[in-house]
Amino acid sequence: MPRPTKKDPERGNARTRLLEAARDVVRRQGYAATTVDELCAEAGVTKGAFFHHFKSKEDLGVAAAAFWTETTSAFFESAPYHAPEDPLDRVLAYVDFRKSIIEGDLAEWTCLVGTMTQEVYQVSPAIRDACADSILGHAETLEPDIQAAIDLYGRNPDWTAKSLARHTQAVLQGAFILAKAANAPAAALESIDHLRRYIKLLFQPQAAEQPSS
Amino acid sequence: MPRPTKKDPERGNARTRLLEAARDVVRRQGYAATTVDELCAEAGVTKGAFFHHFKSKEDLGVAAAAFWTETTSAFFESAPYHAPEDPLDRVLAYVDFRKSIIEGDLAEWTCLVGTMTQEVYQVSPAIRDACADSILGHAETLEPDIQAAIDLYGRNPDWTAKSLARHTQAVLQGAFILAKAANAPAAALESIDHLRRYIKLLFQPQAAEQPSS
DNA sequence: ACCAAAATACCAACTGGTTGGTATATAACT
DNA sequence: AGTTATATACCAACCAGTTGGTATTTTGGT
Repeated sequence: MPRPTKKDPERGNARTRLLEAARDVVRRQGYAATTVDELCAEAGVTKGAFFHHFKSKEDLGVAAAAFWTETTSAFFESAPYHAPEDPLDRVLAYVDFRKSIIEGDLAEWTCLVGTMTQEVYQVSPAIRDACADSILGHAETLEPDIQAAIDLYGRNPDWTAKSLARHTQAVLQGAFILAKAANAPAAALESIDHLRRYIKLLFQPQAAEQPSS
Repeated sequence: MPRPTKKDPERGNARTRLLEAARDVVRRQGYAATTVDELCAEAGVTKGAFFHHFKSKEDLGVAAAAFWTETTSAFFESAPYHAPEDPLDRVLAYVDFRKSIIEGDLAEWTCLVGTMTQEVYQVSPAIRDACADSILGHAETLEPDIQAAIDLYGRNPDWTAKSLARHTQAVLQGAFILAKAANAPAAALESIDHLRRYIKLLFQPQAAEQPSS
């Protein structure tokens, strides 16, 4: 599918540049507020190229979510948090890693698919499902380590690895919203600290039996 | 400000109906995707009335966030979760209450200002600040109970009442996103369960000293 | 290896409908 | 009478999508 042009081979093909433009502009402005013309201008292509590669704006939305899934998957797979031997340490290292990538402009470290979900969940099921795949698929990558920690620490919790994995994503998404509202990255960092503390408490050496209250 | 018309006195004034329309339609479609005409149609008024009460669409956005703050403040103030004598029980009752109001259509129990924040945080500082006031202001209502619990249980935590209060809101906002993505309220409920478990663990009778890891 | 044909990638100009906002008129309340 | 509230008609800018075309690359036959 990629086809670098002879004239300007290093700038990548139009489709990819449009997807990158969507990633950047939509994170800043949201999906609905972003026009096709804006994306074309940002990508340096014309409308003809846009509608050659995507049959509609919605189609681009789906493709942008899929592109996000691909690029972030690769990014997290090659991240250093998988190194620790103890599975709990890997989970905590994941949380630390998520904290460490929070720097610079808000739109650079917030989540494209989380943003789009809120806008289109009822208006475009296709985009919504692509966003869900991205978020829930990423959550699934955490499940093995969480389950391994449960097994290693001999716990029998009233929650599942899947639900905790998804909860980490909920906290991250919520942290992003608070950071945007407060216009301060610190708001996100504090919530992620609470998430880290929660995970440690769950595997705490002498966790008391859950009282009934 | 309210002025019920003689012909149709029970239907409320146009301004309020427009704010209610904004609350309902924006939660479904988002702010940018919602047109002024749509809001007028939903509220049963004409554009003339709209631009009489709001000098622009952005002005309506700010007013809608303020309206949300007013109505939700009243709603939570009169909610039953303030009853328990133990402050920790009040905090947990708040979490339970947030769970209990999750039923029916997604757009009916998700957060208007959380949705708007994501869309406008960089594009409309006025709306963003109104949303921040709403979210952070609501978080502040939880601080006294959290602080009272800290004092009552004689804790000396490495987190503040304010940060935990804000974290509850982050979890709720994130839970909404996951519910929208998965198109299932259960996704939200599970995250709120984790939040409840976290708060209980924080005040657990024999919480071990934080290890250094 | 070469060349025509087909397919792909891209472009510029255009279109019909929609957008937020305005001008001006009318109705209702004080 | 004067102010506030609502209505109607309208506009210029903008929107997603289309049209009809050119450039580039891939193909398959020789």
